[in-house]
Amino acid sequence: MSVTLKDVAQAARVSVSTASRALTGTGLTSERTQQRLVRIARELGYRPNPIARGLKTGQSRLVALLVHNLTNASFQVMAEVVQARLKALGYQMLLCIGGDDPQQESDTLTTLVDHRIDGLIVVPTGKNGPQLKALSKDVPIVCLVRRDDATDLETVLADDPQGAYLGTRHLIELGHKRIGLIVGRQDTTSGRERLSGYVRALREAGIARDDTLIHAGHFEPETGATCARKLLDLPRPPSAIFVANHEATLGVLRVTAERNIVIPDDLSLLCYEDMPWFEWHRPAISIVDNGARDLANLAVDRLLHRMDAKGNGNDGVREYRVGAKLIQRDSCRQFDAPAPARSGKSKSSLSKSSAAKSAKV
Amino acid sequence: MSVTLKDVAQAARVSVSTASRALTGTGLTSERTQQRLVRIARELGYRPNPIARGLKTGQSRLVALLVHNLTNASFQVMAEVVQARLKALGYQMLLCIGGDDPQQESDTLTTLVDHRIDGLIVVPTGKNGPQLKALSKDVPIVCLVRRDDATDLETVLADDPQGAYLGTRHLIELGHKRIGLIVGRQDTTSGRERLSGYVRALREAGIARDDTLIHAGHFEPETGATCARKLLDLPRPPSAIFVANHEATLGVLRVTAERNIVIPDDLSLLCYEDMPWFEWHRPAISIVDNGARDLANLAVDRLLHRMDAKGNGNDGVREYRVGAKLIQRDSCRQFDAPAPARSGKSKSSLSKSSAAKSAKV
DNA sequence: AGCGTTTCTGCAATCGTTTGCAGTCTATCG
DNA sequence: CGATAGACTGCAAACGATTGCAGAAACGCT
Repeated sequence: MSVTLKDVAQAARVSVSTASRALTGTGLTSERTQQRLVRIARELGYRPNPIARGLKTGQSRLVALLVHNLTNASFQVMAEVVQARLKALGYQMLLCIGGDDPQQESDTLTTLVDHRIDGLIVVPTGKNGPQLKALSKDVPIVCLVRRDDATDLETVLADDPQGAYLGTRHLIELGHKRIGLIVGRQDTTSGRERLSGYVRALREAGIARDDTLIHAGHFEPETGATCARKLLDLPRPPSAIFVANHEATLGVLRVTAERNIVIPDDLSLLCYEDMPWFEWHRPAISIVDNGARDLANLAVDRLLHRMDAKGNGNDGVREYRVGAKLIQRDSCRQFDAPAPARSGKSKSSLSKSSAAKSAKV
Repeated sequence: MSVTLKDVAQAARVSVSTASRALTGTGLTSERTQQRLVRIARELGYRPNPIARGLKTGQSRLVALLVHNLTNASFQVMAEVVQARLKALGYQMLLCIGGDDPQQESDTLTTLVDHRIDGLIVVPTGKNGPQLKALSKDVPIVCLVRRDDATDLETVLADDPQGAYLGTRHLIELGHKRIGLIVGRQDTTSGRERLSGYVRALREAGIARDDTLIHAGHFEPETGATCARKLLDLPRPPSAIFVANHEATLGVLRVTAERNIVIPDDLSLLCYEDMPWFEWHRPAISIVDNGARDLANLAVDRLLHRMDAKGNGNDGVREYRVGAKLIQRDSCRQFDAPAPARSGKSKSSLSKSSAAKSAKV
């Protein structure tokens, strides 16, 4: 069907081996035949068959990225970054969706190595450590965002302890003392680390930890709603909520909307990880930015390094951290009195403060 | 490195050909040896090498989905649907991001056919018709969401004329007479068709078309902002805006927020295509749903059909339409008086109407 | 027993590349 | 002018599977 190396060789009246060497630029060809072959190949529209090449070389020029889903904005930008970087290097990205489900992850992983991918960036569920470890002998692997504790794979992580600390401190500085935390499952790296950052900020500020204010749960909007209700139903509800479980945000917003709770007047809200619409939401939602773009770039860097190094790429470093930063918008407010005056005035004060804060951070 | 067919054959003391036939189930093997080989293969952990198989059979078990980006919620659900369907059939999805850029699209396409993908679902830019047409000789292709006019490829489209008609009529029924339209580029199928649906609804209602109310532009938030400003700066601004350009929505919201325009009191807003947060936004945003999930499913159906039919899968049908439907939430409001009373009362009327409408549709 | 079927198995070619090895050619030097 | 190194080139064997063809085994039948 398509033009093969043999066709090119015949047209140029040389052997396939010469043609191969000339076109791949593997040294030993005379300048003249080399150029001639390149020209002929172009004329004939020759495109090397990656399958055949892959069979011989064991490489596929395919790099896989395995994420949980695509609704998460962080994964979106990661996918786009990874795709762009890889394409520039002549690789195709194989984007896979694992749904944070160990079984699916496991299936996908085997399919991927079957297909002889050249590298893998994975956001692990954390339940397939042994498999990942085994596969890492055959193909360079870099973990992203989460660590799989059962492996010693190179891992690129957000600095979640710092991010959670930053966010919590921000709320404390605004005068909040009762700060609700909605955080991810405690069997994930990020879940544990964000909790620890929160706790540390509290401790530093001399605020006693109150476990009724802390809720950990699955990465789903429903979780956010459930946790938010529990928090708001407390005898002494928090004056601020830190949603450190990205997927839970929508659920929290639904509950506050249902109950006509005005943000930030009645409740300050701080979220972890950005979403495109946070900026346009009214009030615009303040966040702790986990640096998705940087994370993806670093992961690609590390992967490429390992791929080059062919096995002996152990630099000793096992874990890379990408700093988080606070982006202030309009959903957090100074907490002064035990209960703010509930009146028409609050609205104007909101717009004032929002105008002041909406400057780029 | 890994177990090959040869290893299995040796272990079973048969030839590779017998092993191959037994494991692929290509008939001609005795029941006994067949079962024996299957058992041995499992014991040895044999996994067929898709690369080698692909070289011989010309198939890769890879199906590509080429979309513009991943920020668009419709593309997200399409990707997830396609992935799920294909995986169930033993295919791997190759998800590619083309950025609605003809050059990138073209590059990606050639890489994909190089990799001998078994099928392709593509949201075409519309600028690479000839190439697509040429490739369709080698690999089954189905176009999604947009048509490439330079081809006669099988295409799965949303029923945009109907959707736009539905949305516009809804606004008209609410009493709106001046309805702004922000729509996509007119060199895309959806752009043209949505405009036509809008025009038809107007005509049916006996409302004269006013071109100052119609703005077409690129698929970017910035476009939305620009167009919204133009509309609102009109001597007689519209009482409703129909944002039929999905990507423009955020821009429109920014402008209304900037100008303290209260939706739906001061302005009714209707958007095309859903986003996960539309439902949680205050007010929840009414939409015309393009049926992304159905579109994706249909596209997969058609592709599989073509892949089975091996070339002669021309059923005559070239175009499939998936119906749109209106989902009413809280961003559209009855328009009665020329100008509604602008006072504190408007707020309470908002919460009333929103409460009434927020029932599931 | 001999023969023709039928059923199963193995040989070997093939897919399109890459690559070790050996052979050919040119040029350079003694 | 002949030897020899050096630079190219071609042959052929891989890579791991599939598959047409022919041979072998088993079986039933007369």
